[in-house]
This record gives sequence, structure tokens and C-alpha cells, in this order.
Amino acid sequence: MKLTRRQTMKRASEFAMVRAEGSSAAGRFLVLSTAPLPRQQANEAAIHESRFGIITTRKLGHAVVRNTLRRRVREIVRAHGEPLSTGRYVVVIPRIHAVTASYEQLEHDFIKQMKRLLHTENKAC
RNA sequence: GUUCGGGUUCGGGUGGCCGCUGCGUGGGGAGCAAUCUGCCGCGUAGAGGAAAGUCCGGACAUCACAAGGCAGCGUGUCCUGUGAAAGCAGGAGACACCCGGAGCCAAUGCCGGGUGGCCGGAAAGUGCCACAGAAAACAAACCGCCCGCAAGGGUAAGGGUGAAAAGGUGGGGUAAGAGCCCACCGCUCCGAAGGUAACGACGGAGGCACGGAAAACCCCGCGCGAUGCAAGACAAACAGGGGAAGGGUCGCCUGCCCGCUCAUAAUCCCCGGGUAUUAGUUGCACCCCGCUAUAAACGCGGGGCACGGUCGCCACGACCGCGAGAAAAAUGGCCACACAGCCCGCAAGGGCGGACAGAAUCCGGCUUACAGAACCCGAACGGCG
Repeated sequence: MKLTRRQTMKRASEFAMVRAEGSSAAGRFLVLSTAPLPRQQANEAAIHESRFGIITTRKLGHAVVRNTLRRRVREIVRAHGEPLSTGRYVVVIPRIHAVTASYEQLEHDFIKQMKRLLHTENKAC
């Protein structure tokens, strides 16, 4: 899937909403949370693109560490995030163990958490 | 050649696939058009020597085209060069420490070499100096010594403590002692050859006063208006109302003094209103000419300009390098190959694995972090001639 600047979350209120109303799944290396897009935005276009946000806190390390981690996560989302590509907010938060993890480990963890989220959603329906 | 120290330069490479942001451009879409573009392509550019800490200095911007002071902040040997300034470089001086030499009872000083740095003042003032020690500074008596029956007094020579104990040695002197007196050494003050200067060879005087720390406060010289690109400018939208203060308020600073200006506005506080936008545009990312089997661009070629570096015949010139522009923040992810490095192994080979670190208005410095590579200089040791 594509992942351009337009698809990023930019407002604190959006992150707060996902935190308050969304569902999440936590793995060893990262936390994945998601919430549906608001209605009024969904009405404008039939299929609306999801918005993605990656949170890298200072706890993870200095700027270079945070940059690489954010780039890796963005790449993983671009490669495997297709099931999440419409109609939702998606927030990915790397945890402290992600700093020493390999790209492959991060990839597996992301896919696993994504499947868990989608599975519980289907059950709820 | 090895090791150590110093300096300069570099600080990961090549290729493939898939992406992101800026710019340019072809097509599609929207629009009467200018033009715009969340769509599909193509071309092209895209982190550092410290981008870091935010410690100095400037550019730029705003604050009333207006004067000054105190507090406050910065800075501190001298000369030269460089620079817009901060600063940097070279040389010199004093000081401290180390090594060697002469000298030697000791204190200390002399000669030669090397190293070092927040290098004004401790004789303006207030305070401080842990522990130990009797005592930590207008002195002082624990032991000791002397006088004395004792009470008490004299004594800073000796002991011991300490980071530091109030000049050193010798002689005289004395009840015992003491610069109390003398000689030499040291010290202080005054003069002074010389030196651009810091400084100071040398001479004279004085029994000697002045413990340390200025990174405790402080004092002296010199310098400094404040706030920072979240500065600020522009566009769009809108609706104002109420309160406090009346020689008080506001205006340029963190506080204050003094001066000046304005005249019911402004400022401040409260209530209310507005919304272009996935955080509006700009500030903010060099300019000109030519080229491309479409065209253009920040591409390529040439020229100019700014900045940085090197060299010089110091007129300025020559050569080399360099020109990124995000905004929840692009500059990347993965793979392969070779090259450094480390580990295991007799070897073949195998494994691990890229130092410190990420632009945010720009420029000049300072400080701090840093695996490794190349070159240059110096020192020590060893080898060869």
C-alpha cells in the first residue's frame, strides 16, 4: 500500500481519540491501536484512506535511534498494512525492546498484532 | 621498524528492488480563463564534523526615529598578525611544577632544558580556613626551657598536629629565649641600565612588616538597550461590550532611579464573536547564459556572486570545495558483493559486525562525544649503512 504525507495523523486530538476510544494489541516489540474514522469524514468519500501515526518517545533513545525505528515501522506498515488501509486511525508505538530487535522481529510482531486486532473485531461483529 | 604524543584530511563503498519530501515537467482531471491538482508517469536534488550542548559573537526582525545612571551580565599579563565581532594564531614576560648542572649545614636562590593555564587586586573592606592541633592570624603557652617555696610570670629556640604554624644558617647575647644585635642568604620598599610593552640586569634603603583562597562576598579597569524566525510581514473572517486605574496609567528592557512624550486613546483583566487551512502564504534556501532525439529544472556545460580552505609576487590573483529545505518534522527500508575491524581455528575456513551521532532562519567561533584509515611533525627504543 502507499503511505504518503497526507495519510499521517497530525493533531493531538486525533491521538487522544484513539487512546480513549480505540482498541489495541500489545506485543513484545510494539503496541498497535486503532479506532474508526469519524462519520462526517467518511461521508465525503465512499472509501476513505486510513490515517497512521507512529509514536517514538524519548525513552527509546536519542534522535538517531528514534529515527531508524520510525522509518522501519513506516516501512513495515507500507509493506503489510493493507488490511488496515481504509476507514480507521492506526497508531503504532514501538516499545523499549524494539530498539535492539531486528527488522524481521518487528515485522512478525506487527503482523501478529494486526491479526489479533482484526480477529477480535470480527468476533464483535 | 615499533611504541607514545601532537597536527591535518577523511570518517564507510558499489550494485539491485521497493519507497518518502522538495523542485521541474508530460499526460489525466477541475475551471470561461489565469491557474489549481489528494490521479498516472518521467527527470533531478536530498544531514554533520561535530547537524549535538545552546556557551559566546554577528546578520536579520520587532519594540516610541528620544537622554542618562545604578543594580545586572561579560571580560582581564604584554606585543604582533588575522577577523565585522567573539575569538584564533605566533612570539615575549611573570608564576607554578618537573628534569639536569654547579653549589651546599640548611632555608633559599642561580644556570640550562621541558611542561602547564578561568595570568587585575588578599597592604579597601566583611567573612572563611574541615580534621588534627595548645593555637589557623590586631596572635597564641599543651609538652618543653627559665625565674619562683607557691600562686604566677617570661619564652616561638626544640617536640608534636596539619594542606598551611608568622624568614633560613652561623655567631653574639640572655635567667631561658627571641632580628634583641651582627654576617651571609632571602624578603619588602625606592631608584634604575635596557626593552614598543609586560617586565627588569644592577644599585640603595629597611630588621622584616605582607599565611592561604578572588571558584565566599567584594573592589578596580574595559565593554554591553531588550527580546528572538514560535522574531516578524501579508491574506481571509469578524461585533463588539463591560470593568479597574484619575497626577495616575501606558509606552522598550529583569528590577529600580531620573528625564521626556502622549491625552482617554493605548495598555491590562473579564465576557462575547470570527475561522482560510490536515497546523494559510511568506520570512526560507543564490543569480545569468547555453544544452538535452518532448521540454524544463536546483540536471549537464560555462560565467558571476556569497562563504570556507590552500598557495603566493600581498595589487589582489590562482586553484579547490560548497549552494538540502521538513513542519506529528522527508533525506529511507531490505538484499547482495567486496573492503576495514574483532573473535575462534595449525590451516582451509567459519562467526560477529559497522564509532559518535540526525538539519529546523542563516553565518563565524567555543565546548563536549567519537571505531577506524591516510599523511606530516616530534620523542624514546631497536636494526642497517
